[in-house]
Amino acid sequence: MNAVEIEEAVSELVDQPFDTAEFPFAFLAAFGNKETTIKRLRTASANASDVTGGVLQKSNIHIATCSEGMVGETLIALRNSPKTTSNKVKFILATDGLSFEAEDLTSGETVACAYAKFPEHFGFFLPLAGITTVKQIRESSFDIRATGRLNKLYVELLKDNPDWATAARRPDMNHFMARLIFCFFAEDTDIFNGEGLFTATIDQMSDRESSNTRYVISTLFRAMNTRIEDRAKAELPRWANGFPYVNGGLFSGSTEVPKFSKIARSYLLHIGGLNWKMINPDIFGSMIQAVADDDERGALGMHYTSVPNILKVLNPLFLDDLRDRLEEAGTNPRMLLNLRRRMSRIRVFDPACGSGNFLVIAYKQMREIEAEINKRRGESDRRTEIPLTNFRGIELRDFPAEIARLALIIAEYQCDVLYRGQKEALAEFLPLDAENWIVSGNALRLDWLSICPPAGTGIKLHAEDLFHTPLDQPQIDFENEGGETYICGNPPYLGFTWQSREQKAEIRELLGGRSSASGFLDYVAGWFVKAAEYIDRTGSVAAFVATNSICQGQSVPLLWPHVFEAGCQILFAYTSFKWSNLASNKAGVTVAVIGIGRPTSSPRKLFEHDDTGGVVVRMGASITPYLTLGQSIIIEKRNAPISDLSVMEFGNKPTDGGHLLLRPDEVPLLGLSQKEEATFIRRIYGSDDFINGGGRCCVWIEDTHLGEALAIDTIRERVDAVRRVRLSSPDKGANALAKRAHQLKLMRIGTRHAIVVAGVSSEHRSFLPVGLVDNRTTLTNLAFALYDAPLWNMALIASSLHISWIATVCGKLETRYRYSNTLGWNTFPVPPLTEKNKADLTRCAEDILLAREAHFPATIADLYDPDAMPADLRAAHERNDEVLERIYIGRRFRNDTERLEKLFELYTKMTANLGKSPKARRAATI
DNA sequence: CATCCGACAGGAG
DNA sequence: CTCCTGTCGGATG
Repeated sequence: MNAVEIEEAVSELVDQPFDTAEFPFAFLAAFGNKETTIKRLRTASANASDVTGGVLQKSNIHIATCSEGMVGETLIALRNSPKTTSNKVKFILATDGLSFEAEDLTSGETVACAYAKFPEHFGFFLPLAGITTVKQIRESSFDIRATGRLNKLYVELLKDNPDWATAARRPDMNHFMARLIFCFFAEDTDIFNGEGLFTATIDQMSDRESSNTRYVISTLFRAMNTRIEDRAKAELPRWANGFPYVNGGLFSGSTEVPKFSKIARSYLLHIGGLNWKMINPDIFGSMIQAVADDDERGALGMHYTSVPNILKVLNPLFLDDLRDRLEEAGTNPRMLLNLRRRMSRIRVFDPACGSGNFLVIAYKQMREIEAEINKRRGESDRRTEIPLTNFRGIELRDFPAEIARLALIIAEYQCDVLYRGQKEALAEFLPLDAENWIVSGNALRLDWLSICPPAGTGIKLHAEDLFHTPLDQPQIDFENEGGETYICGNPPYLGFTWQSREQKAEIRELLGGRSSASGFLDYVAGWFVKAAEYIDRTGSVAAFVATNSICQGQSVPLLWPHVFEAGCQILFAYTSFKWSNLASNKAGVTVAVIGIGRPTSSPRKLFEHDDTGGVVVRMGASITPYLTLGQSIIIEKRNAPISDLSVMEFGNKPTDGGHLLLRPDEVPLLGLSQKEEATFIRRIYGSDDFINGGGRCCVWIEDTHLGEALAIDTIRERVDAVRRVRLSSPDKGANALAKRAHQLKLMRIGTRHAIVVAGVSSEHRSFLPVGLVDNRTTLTNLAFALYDAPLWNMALIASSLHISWIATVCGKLETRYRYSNTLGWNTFPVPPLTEKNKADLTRCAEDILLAREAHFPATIADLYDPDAMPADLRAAHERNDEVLERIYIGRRFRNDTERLEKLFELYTKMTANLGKSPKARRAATI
């Protein structure tokens, strides 16, 4: 159950008549407990409660219902119950059907309210359903309730008005929903004259069968679109005339209203009954945007972005600086005034704004600083000088764009109430004076300079996209020309495999043919390229959260030279961290925050998360595109080693639908003779097999044995299955392989042995998984091989030097090591090795293998468990590092920083004459 | 033809 | 569910 479903269940529960005996079970059911769990709890033996009327669920909650007026005493009894302690209960709850009290025993937080109101606090109990991920969400019960109900209304309205679901009418539908939300907010915050006026008017004026709901609502909208002085000739009915003139774009355009069924009408009234004063524009926005998205509707709020994460972008981008200036100003009125003037001209531009949460948070944070300035200057009730229209955004989807503007309007009102008071907020709120300054369109196709024109440069273009489709939105001038512009946001990430044809074309267009392999770039890279161009013209600063892969492996040479050529540097960054997300069973994505701009005199800041969840800042003169401190050297892939090393090859890609691969226990089922088994079965290793000692087998048929092999039924069936899989693949390469369905794509195998490196492996190990396999073992595409190579190669791969290099320059799977021959092995700089060196290293590699042997049958995973690595194996690696590092610098390196410094220095030297591409050479000098 | 990546994916605890 | 850690095959140049 997700949070929205739980909210619905809880609201349903409270609408039922209160049943003393049943309530505890109904409550548990509402929080997603299975019928069987509850059935068990009903039996006296499973219910551990020692309180009258109590139900206790182990490690979760102790609930008791009681007679009227006894709630306080009952809660105390629950708290003091020995069973509460012994069963590690997290929550206690007491209710008599009139009042409701509960306590979170971990945090000590309490809830006490009327029974009917407890659904408003359902977020308090979300940990019961295993939802603990995001604290903000837990505290946003209102936003979840509102989202769930708006979602139901939206779906119902589309059902009644199928034509509104078409692409052409969707914007009308979305605009209509935005108006509704505004009205709900307005009627609960005195913006309308009278509590609940909007909902009450619809309730009274439209009949229960809903035949005229549409008329009533559109009449109200018409009123809100009519100036007071024009009211007389508008001939509005008396009940509509009491509504203020709102407009501001919100009630202009089509004020058409969809048809309302009886159900839709009741949903509408139900939503109006919520307390919209509680809305959090930032959180609500990110949840509500899923409502209009047919694909996302099932997973409401999944892409929720938390405030702390948003601040990782905004603080280092400019808010920290504003706060420093505030600190510096102290109570000096002149300095405070200058800061306020500066802030009034700051523009924040989010070219992927979604429902505007970056803009809303930036606005609220700036208002907080401004309020402090005004307080220190003794001007507490002063009107804000931060214009809402300085918060600009571009958003592809129509509905979020609509919501973004609304969220900003609501944020402005809430800030006014908070810092200046209800009366002042109301006095200046209506009519809304701004046009729509959130542009709905494709940010990669639009010209950012015209949407967010730089101050004082005289650049003013018309907003039309690169494909010359005019934008039917008015141009809005910024207030206060001449300020700073900060670009921020969380643009969409999409790996090259998943991009549409159009998205690929956009990236290619943006790079204008400057990059030969742009087809490998993540979609998010487009925002960095656009931002760099914008910065080149305007000198602003930009920071985005992005998938960390744009700072890894092959993406680095594809993207970053363009950014650097535009005169940008990385000014600050957060290295990889997990982006929290509300979908509990879905893997999160790993991101980095990267800020770019023209070089400044202040040091670069590199933020890293430590193991305890804290943040460490390191400063330096420069940040590399791999998000390390140091000179920016970019490593490009190569197809041959720059050092004197053996050739490393990619493993065999099966592309067989699993039909040529076998688990060891499947081999006997083939019914082969011993001789046949020796001819047709080989061992095959991927990363997992190699690291965890699984060891699969594969069918191995040399062309000369084909006839003999196909005569065996079990083998022929498998070959036929492979052919079908390959023919049905959308990949042309796979189709071609159908001709030799009896074989893996490649049939490489060592004549004596092969040195194996795992393709993907955990970043917690101190050394890369590398080892030796015999000539009956082949490899999948998840492993690399040096066939019949001298053993000293293995000593290099097993070294600390190599793992630092791989960790820095190769791609990653999230944060895992991902080995690559082209990016990591072929680029690895090694000084010339003498025969003596090679002999020493061979000895080291043998010692490592022997040390492992001594622990047979431990797997690589066992042996290299960071907490349990055997001492003799560790010693063998120490000796290996000692020998290798002496070859590099005559002594051991002190740490990885020193290792990388040396490796980059050597790489630069070794590649200087190797004919680099001009692009890479330029990048290397930055 | 070789290989990089995944707003991931699947198993273990 | 949360933590841990690497499959598999398409897309690309």
